[in-house]
Amino acid sequence: MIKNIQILLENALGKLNIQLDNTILVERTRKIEFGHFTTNVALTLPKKLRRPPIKIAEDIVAALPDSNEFIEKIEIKNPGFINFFLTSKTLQNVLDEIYEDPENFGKCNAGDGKKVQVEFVSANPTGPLTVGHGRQAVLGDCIARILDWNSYNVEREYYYNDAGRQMRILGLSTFHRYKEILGYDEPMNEDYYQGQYIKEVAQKIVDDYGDKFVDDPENEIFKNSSEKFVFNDIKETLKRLDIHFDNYYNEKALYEDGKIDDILNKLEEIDATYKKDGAIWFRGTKYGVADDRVLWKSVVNEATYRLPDIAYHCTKFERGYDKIIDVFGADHHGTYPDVLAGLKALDYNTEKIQVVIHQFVTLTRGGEKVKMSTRKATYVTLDELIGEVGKDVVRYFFVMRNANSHLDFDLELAKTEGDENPVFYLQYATARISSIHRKAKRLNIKTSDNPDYSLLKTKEEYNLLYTLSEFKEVVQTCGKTLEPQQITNYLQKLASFFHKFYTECVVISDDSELTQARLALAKATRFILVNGLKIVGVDGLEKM
RNA sequence: GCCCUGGUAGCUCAAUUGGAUAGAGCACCUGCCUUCUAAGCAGGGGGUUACAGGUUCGAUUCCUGUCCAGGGUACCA
Repeated sequence: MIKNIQILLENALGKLNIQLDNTILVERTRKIEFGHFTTNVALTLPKKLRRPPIKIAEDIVAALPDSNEFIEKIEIKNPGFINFFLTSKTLQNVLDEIYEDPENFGKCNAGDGKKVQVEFVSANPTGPLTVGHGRQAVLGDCIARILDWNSYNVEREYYYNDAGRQMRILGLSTFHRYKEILGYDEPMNEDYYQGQYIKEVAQKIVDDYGDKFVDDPENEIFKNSSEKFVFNDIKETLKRLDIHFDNYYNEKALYEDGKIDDILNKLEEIDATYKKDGAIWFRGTKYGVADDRVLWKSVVNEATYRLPDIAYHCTKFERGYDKIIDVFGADHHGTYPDVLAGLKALDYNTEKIQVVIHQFVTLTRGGEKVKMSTRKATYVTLDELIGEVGKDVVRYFFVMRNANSHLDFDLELAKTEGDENPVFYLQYATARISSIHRKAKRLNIKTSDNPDYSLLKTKEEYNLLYTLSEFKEVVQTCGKTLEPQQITNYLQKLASFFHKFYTECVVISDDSELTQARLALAKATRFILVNGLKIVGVDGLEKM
């Protein structure tokens, strides 16, 4: 529809011999008094034409065709908006469109099958996922789903490193518990991980091998069994949230196939590095970041995290993605400019990379802040959270807000299955619609193949129809902005219009023609609600 | 110090990315169930969009400065 109006306006402007620099902006109005669609073209032209915007708007409207199959009327409003009101027929048409392929209504081909990779979570396997990881997990997965709906060819990737200092401490932590279980009085180290899972892993080793490794703290078994246990745990948690990855990329692979050396050599060749104090530095300042940074340490013979990160991103380019999306927590915002600078130095097109940064989650329990630390085991795990409030609420809450805002997650509030919960509002709408159709079935009302949609003409029905047609636009916009909260906002609006319709318009009545039309409208609404919920990863309900 | 994010109703947040009278939910009042689920609907109160300037037809949105909050600023990741 937006396209149609744009074309009309283009023709009108052509008639008036007005040249435009950019495309004409046509958008939905905020208020129904202003019509269904509006344009501000006239407001952008006064300087150029040296005429007041109202006059320009009048000229444009005069140049538009007198009658049109989909526009009922056109109004000009101060200071120069041109507002379009659609005909009832146009509004009602959305139902035919939906029923062509209800489950896929809303999908668009903006992505055109292009390969896109979304990297998210990427937590090293040192402990169970926390609530903070949860936000990233759900955000990343929703972004991937949105891109799916925009016809991108999406791959979800998890990047991890099981070789660093943290993993070594994990092994030692398990060893510590191992000895404790065997009756040794071991002093606790501040750095050790203290979660319950460490004890479980240690117990398992005692069960299987007894005291075989009691003098061998560096034995691989401690690190490896901990890692295996933790990774399984992480995958289980993600599964509970309906999150699945296509690839798990281990940093180790970058060393094994020589990628790290390769990149370091290339950077040296193009003089993007220099030696100082025995270390190898990257000339960040030459490539637009504030400081030069160390790539290769002198005190220990190993790389800093920057080098593998750059190498890892090189593989993303080599793997041929058209679009690369990195989802990070706010604690990483300082590191990615270095990576981008490195890639730029290597002549990669960094515009393919889109970085989504989300702010932290603060967890409160009855108004009091819960401190979160993986090491101290004072956190609430994501798993516990899912257990308390369920998958649907967790997923919805994590994306209903802009990623840039801090998220206050009040456990007490989320636990209460009460009115304050927007998830129930949506699910209630889906359950109500199912209920109507159950009743229709009970009364042996056969659904017609060809209901007369022109009977849908109350205010509530128009609002619902108009909002249904918006879904496609929302999905498409989200594909660009990568902001899932636009979907949740839309769904709240749609559900609200449905509840109003439900209250004002009795669906099943003596008027069988009207009943057919309204049944079709209700069913179409349910399809869109469910489609939108699918993107968020929440289930619609038959009954509540 | 410097660099990111935020600051919107009592609370938690929106605002079609520069549009028209800034909207929801919760909380607080008032109505609506003999009828498809009242976990709903209708109505009411509540705002100098942190503050001060600027840009323009038009600013919560963009620019500058100030204040407040969170995060970053390692040869940790």
